[in-house]
Amino acid sequence: MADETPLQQPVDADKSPFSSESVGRYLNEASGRLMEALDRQARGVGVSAAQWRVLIRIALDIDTTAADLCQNLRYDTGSMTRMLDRLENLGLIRRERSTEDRRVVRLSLTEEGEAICPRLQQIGIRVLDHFLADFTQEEAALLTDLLKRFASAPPLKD
Amino acid sequence: MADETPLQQPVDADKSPFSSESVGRYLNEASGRLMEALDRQARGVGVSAAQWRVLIRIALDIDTTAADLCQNLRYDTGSMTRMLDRLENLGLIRRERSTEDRRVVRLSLTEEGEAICPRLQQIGIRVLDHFLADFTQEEAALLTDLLKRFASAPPLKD
DNA sequence: AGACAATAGCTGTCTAGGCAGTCATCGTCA
DNA sequence: TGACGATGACTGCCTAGACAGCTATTGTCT
Repeated sequence: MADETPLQQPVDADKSPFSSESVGRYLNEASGRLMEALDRQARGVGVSAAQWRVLIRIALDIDTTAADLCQNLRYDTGSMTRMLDRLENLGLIRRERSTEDRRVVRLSLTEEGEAICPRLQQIGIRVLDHFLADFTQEEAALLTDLLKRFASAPPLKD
Repeated sequence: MADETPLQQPVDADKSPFSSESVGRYLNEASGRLMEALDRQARGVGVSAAQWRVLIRIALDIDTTAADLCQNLRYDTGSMTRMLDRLENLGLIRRERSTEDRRVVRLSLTEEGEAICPRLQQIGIRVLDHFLADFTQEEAALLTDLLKRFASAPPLKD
């Protein structure tokens, strides 16, 4: 067992401390700047970045209930209730108790919500185009793929 | 005008909506999961993920003042004051009014802070190792580089 | 049918971060 | 020297999200 196991150690060491630290740093940085820019743009339509994320998903029919949104946006259910309260007060979404399953509340855009929907989509495209301006399509796809793999790591036990 | 201009639309469309949407989605997802895991691990030492980020930077002498931390962690100065209050109350950091520039407060770890420092570093390595478990070194480096480029996009005007 | 776990949404409470305003200190420039 | 803008830190106030606990509804199992 005295083969190159000791010498192997650097390989392990290399793997983590260096690349790792930067990944975490730039991951947060990238995510933060993206949300910041999105927020600034979305404010022009009167909503926050967080609200934008919810509205877009309702608009594109990706999520139609609060529970869906909670899972997909990793949101607390209580927070989501109040988030939807705000969007409802803004007159952008509508809540309708489902008739099939009366626990469920179906979400949809109001006429006013539909009205700003194109601008919402435009904002998303614009912001990401900006950040990916220097990227080739291949690079963007590669980044997406790497992030997807990163995000799909199983939960870290303990 | 009946040539393939209509059909061309997908080319432009390709560039943004599709790759783009996923990038934003997975970027947030990756960042969120990373912070979540970091938080869970850091709780074992009695600190939050946010506190971990601050402590590590003080420990490694990357930042030595509140203003530094605010810039580098993109934090509000008021929030940072209170963040440092908490860390001080936990007995992990020390504040010392600078003698050269009396506006500045120098930050350093207490003995207790130094004591948990190795575990803090270990946590960072462990968490990132976990997320990068399936990555080759090259892939990790590539991801870092792509994120760095993404994050270094200039501010989006208006 | 009745018991019971699971699910969907809501409410009270707490915490942490953002924003705006304040004070002290520093550097600069007239 | 004195005025003044810039900087570093702190404080009050507000908002948004997390957590825990609650009710109503559903499906399942006996």
